[in-house]
Amino acid sequence: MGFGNVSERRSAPPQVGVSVVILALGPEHAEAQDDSGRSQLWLPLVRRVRQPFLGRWALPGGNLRADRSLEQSAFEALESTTALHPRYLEQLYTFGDPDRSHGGLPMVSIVYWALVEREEANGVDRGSDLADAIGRDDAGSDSSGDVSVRATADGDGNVRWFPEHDLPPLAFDHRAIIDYALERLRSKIEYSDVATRLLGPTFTLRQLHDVYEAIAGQDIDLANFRRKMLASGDLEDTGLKRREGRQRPAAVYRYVPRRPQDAGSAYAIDRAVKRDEDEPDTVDSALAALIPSARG
Amino acid sequence: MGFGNVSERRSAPPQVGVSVVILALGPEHAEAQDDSGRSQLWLPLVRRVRQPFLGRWALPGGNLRADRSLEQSAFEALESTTALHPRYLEQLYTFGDPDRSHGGLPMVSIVYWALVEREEANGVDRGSDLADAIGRDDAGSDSSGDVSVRATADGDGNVRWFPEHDLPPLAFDHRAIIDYALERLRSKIEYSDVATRLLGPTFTLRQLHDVYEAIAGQDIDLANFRRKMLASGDLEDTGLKRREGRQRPAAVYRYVPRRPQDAGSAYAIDRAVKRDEDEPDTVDSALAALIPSARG
DNA sequence: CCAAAAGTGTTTTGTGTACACCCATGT
DNA sequence: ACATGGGTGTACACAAAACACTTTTGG
Repeated sequence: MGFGNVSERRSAPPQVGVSVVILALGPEHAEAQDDSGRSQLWLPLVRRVRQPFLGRWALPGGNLRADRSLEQSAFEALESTTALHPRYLEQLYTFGDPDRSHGGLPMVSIVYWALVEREEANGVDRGSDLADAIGRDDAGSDSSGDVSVRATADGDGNVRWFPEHDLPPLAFDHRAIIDYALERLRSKIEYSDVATRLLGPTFTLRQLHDVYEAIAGQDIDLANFRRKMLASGDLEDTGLKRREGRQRPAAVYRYVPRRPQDAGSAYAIDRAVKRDEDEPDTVDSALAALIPSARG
Repeated sequence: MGFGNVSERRSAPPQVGVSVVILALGPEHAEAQDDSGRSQLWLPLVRRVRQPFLGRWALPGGNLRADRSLEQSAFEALESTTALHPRYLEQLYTFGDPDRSHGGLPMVSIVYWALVEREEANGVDRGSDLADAIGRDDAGSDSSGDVSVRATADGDGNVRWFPEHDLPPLAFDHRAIIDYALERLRSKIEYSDVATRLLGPTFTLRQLHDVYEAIAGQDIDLANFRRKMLASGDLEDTGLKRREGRQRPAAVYRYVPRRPQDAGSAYAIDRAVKRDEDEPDTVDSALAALIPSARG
C-alpha cells in the first residue's frame, strides 16, 4: 500500500492532463466543402480562459483522476466541454516535452482522438440549426486578436467548430497534435472501420465513398471502391434503400466485421458510454481496449 | 467546466512514470533459437525490489522529470537500469487504468519500446557479467521510485535477459505490455527500417532476412525477400563483402532511406544520445521526433 | 426521353509467391 | 568436384486501376 511515499517529490514531477482531438464531417451541402465539392473534416476547439495563451483556441481537455481509466478521463473531458458523444475514441500519443507549456507549468498531456458522426456534430452542437450552427469561418480572423473571455458560462462561444483546412492559431503545440491525429486517421482508414464512425450506424456506399475522399483529399474511383468494400465482406446489406440525391435510391449497408477485428476501440466506447457505475477494469480488458488492431 | 485546457489539477492526480520494453536478438548460435533454428527476440527484465510484486520480474523503468522530455526520461531509465544503448526508441502507449497497480498507488506509465543491436545485447549482458546493470525500480510499480535505489549497485541478478517465448511471471500488466510492443514491432517491420536496428549499421541480406523471420516467426522466401528489399531502394551496397558461414561471402548493405521517411525515431535516438548538456526542445523538434512515419 | 445516380463488366497493369536454376567460393 | 550458400529468372495467381457500359429512378 503505502510504498509510494507520496511525500517524496524531489525532482518535481510534471502535471498530467488529458486532451482530445475530436473530428467530424462538416455539414453536407454547406460551404463546409472544399473547392471540388468534397466534404471536409471539422473539429471543435475551446477558447482558453487563462494564461498562457489566454484567449487562444485549444483542444478540449480535462484532468486525470486516479480512480478513472485514461479512456474515461478522455471521455469525460470530451463530454463535459463539448457535450458530444463520440463513436470512436483511441489514445493518440502522450506529449511531455518541458518547453511545450510555454510559460505554464511543465505539462504532460495524454491525448486521445475521437470521431463523432456527422449528424450529431451538426445537430447537437450547432444548436440544431444548420446555418448558424456551423462556426462560420470568420474563424481565422476571429482568433487573430480577440482575447475577450466569455464567461465560463455553459453553452457557447467557448466552443466552436473549425474546418481542418482553416484552423485559427492554436495554443501550445496543439496544431501539431491535430496534424498528427489527422495523419493517424488517414492511415487507419485503410485497415479499420474508422470511416464508418463518421457516419451513422448505416450508410450507402456513396456516403462511405465520400468519407474516404474527404479523408484522403483526393478522388477515388467509385466503381472500384464499391467492389473493394463489398469484397471485404465486412458490409452487410440491410435490405433498405436510401435516396441521397433525387435519383435512384442506393442500398443501405451496415458495418459488421467478420473477425474479432479492431473491436478494441469500439469496445472502448461502449465501456466509456455505459459505465455509470464503475466496475474495476481487469488488466485484460484494459489491454483489449488498447490494442487497436493488427497494426499498431 | 472551466477547464478547456491542460493546466489545472485538482482531484488527486495519479503518479506518473516511464517504462521501457527493450528488444534484441538472442545470440546467434546458442539455444537462443527456436525449434526451427531461427533466432529469437530476447528482452531484459529487472527484479522488483519492493511491493507490490516484490521479487517478480518487471520492465525497466524510472521517473519522469519535469525538465526532461519523455523520450529522455525513457532513455535515462533504459540506460540506468540496463546500461544499454538503444538504436531505436519510440513511445508505445500510456497505461493508466486505476487497477493496474494491484495494491500500489494508482500509476500512469508512459511506456516506450527500444531496439538494441544484437552485438551490444549479447556482449554487454549475456554470459555472466551483467556488470553495471542495476536493478532499479520500475515505473508501473510504485512511482515512489526514487532514483537513489539504484545505489544497490551490487551489479547483477537484478537484470536478466529472457527469450520472448519463455518469459517468467511478470509484475503488473507488464506481460500484456510486452505483447503489445511485439505486436507493434511486427507491424512496423513492414513499412519502416526497424529491422535494421536489431543489426549493426551494415548487414548482409541474409542477416536481414533472418531478422524478418525471427520477428515474423515464419519462413520467408529468401529470393523474393531479396528482390523486394533491393527494389525498395533503401539499401545501399557498401561494396564490402562479409562471410557469415564458410562459403561464398555476401554483399554488405547499409540502410539509406531515400525519403525523409521515418526519420523521427532515428532522430529521437540521436538526440537522446548526444544530449549531455540540455538545449531546450522546440515544439517542432519534439513533434518531428514523435511522428513515427506515414502510418501512425 | 433525359439526366443523374446506382450498379456491373472487362481489360490492363502491377505485385506477391513458388520454385527452378545458375554462380562463387572453400574444402 | 562438390557442397554450401549467394544470387537470378520466370511463370502463375491475384489484386488494383482504368474506364466503358447497363440499369433504375424522378422529372
